[in-house]
Amino acid sequence: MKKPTSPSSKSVAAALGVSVATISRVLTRPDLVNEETRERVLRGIDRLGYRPNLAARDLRRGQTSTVLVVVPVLASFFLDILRGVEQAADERDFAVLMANTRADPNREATYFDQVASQRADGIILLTGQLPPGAASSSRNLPPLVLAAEGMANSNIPTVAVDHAGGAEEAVRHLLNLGHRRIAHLAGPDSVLSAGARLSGYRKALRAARVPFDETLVHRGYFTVESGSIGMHTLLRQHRPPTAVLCANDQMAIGAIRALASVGLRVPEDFSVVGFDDGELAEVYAPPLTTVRIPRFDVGYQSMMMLADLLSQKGPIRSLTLATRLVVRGTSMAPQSR
Amino acid sequence: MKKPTSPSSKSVAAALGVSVATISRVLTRPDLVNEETRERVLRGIDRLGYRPNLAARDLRRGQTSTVLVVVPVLASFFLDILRGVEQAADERDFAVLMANTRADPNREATYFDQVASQRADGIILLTGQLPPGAASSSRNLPPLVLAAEGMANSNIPTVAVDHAGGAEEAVRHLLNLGHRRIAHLAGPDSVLSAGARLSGYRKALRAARVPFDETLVHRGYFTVESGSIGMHTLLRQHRPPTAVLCANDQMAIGAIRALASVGLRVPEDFSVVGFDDGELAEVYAPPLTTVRIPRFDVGYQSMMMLADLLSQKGPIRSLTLATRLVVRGTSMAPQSR
DNA sequence: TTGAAAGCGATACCAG
DNA sequence: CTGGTATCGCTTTCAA
Repeated sequence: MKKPTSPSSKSVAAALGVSVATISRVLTRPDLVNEETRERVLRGIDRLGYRPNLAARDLRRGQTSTVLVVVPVLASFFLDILRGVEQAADERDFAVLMANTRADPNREATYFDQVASQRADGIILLTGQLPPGAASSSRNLPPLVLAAEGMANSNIPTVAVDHAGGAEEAVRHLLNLGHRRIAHLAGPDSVLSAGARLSGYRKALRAARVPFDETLVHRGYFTVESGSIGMHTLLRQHRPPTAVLCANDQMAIGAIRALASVGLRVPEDFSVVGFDDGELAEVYAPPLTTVRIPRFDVGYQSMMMLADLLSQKGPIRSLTLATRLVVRGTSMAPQSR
Repeated sequence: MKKPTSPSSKSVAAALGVSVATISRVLTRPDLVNEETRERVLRGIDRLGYRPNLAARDLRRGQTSTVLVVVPVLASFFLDILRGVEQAADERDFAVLMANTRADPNREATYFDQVASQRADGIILLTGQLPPGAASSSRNLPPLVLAAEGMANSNIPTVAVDHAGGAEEAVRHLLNLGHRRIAHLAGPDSVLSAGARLSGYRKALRAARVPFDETLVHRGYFTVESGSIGMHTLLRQHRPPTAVLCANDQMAIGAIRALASVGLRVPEDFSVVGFDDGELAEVYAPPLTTVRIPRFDVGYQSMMMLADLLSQKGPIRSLTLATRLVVRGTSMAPQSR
């Protein structure tokens, strides 16, 4: 159980009667090496169990082939994104370092240092937030891709999601079903995507000439509990709504629980639409009507974009991925009671 | 937006009129440096934005302060474990590399190489499976901690979970409620913990003198669908059970859906107990009675154990974490029909 | 308490 | 096509 210290290129070279340069070339530029020599070296490497020391390689090359993925919290929303990142990283031969800021800007700053320290070549930022200092001296940020959660007027390469469009489609769905009093349980003000969803909600109402009623909008924190609280508030209204668009699936579930607790059935008495189409959505009882976010793709594309950025392959074009409404069992036409 | 190449210790040293050795000492052994010099250097470092090059440090020290966490799939079960790992890593100043084998043993082998290549110092293995070659030449494994999912007769340091005990408690709970025909939707044969849960199930029955009936046990794959299929099979029995223990929460949800599809209510007509107490359990409708696995602790303790292992702090003691039955809304006494 | 210098293990340039 | 060697940036002896 002791660390199997791999031999160095030097010892392998000695054992095979070649120079270290040849060893290195066989591994990195095989075309430059005579076929016979190459075979022999390859066999020797295999026999001796040689593995190049990546710390040395990184030092010499000035790069690490490692990226840092920074999430605000390790919530299930990020899981599929991580899967996408991981897959792309694998394809492009990058390793993936995980960082969790727990919403602490200081920790965020520490992670940015990791690039200056050559622990990683670049960052995929899922927090939608730069560390305190970074925003001002915006001219020397590390290679960076924003994913899922963008940032207002920055020209940082971004893999965005059309949150507004998704919300709009969801509200249109409810309108088409015949709902007119449609509420919105929004996400926190500080989160850009929450704002985008809210504006999509408003846009759909406007297009349908349904006046915006601000008493029908309540802020929450993406949690089941806040969804529940928000719903209770909505129900205390003089003229309560008949449907609600929630900022994510958790809040939708909270809303459904609140409705159930006062004896209202979903969807018969009240329609609820979530956002994300996370793991719970499909299996929940009743299964959630929700807006699907292509989470895997967000991760995959972000990693690809960062890899391109690092290899300087021409200009990077930010992109916005579409969402899609998935109609399941929590929405239907309002029943006249 | 260009990579902010941090100055090297050499240039900082030059700028401050000290040697590189002093820079290094200030950062790693501050007690060896004159207070005045230290202050001055610290200020200089701050002013110049110096960050030590970790690739160089790793090379020199022969270690990376990085660990590799290997999961079989990026499923939500592993999220809290990762959180625990991440937290402990943070406390012990380790970085965390993520690896996802997608159940492919070849990929597993590649990850083991990462240690020989000095990309990481050790591995936290959550797959319960060594790569093909490693098992035989067991004498030179990398520093390794098994977490959550152990391995038969290995003496590799392990943070285990008392799966059997949890299953036993769950079945005892059902027995106490008055159930006698209790089924088990088990996990795949190949997974050790699935076997442990099965044996806990049998043990509880034996203790209660309820004969074991193998037609009441069905294998699944930890998925909602397999839980559903298993439940349907059980219901086709001559004398169907009145309760079931499932190998995880997903299967429990599958079972509940199957029951609902044939008009049986949970818990009135049928009791269902899950395993894991994952994100879904508490918010599901009805909320799941399930066996809680201390996932965060599993991750936290594994990382701590690995850190101890790497720093050679005496002998490492494997440990087993307890589970706890959480009774919610899917279990009750059988109703005589 | 500080500085000079060796060396970690690769890569890549320059000769041959 | 191959070998010799400078070099990446740090840590750590050894001497002063």
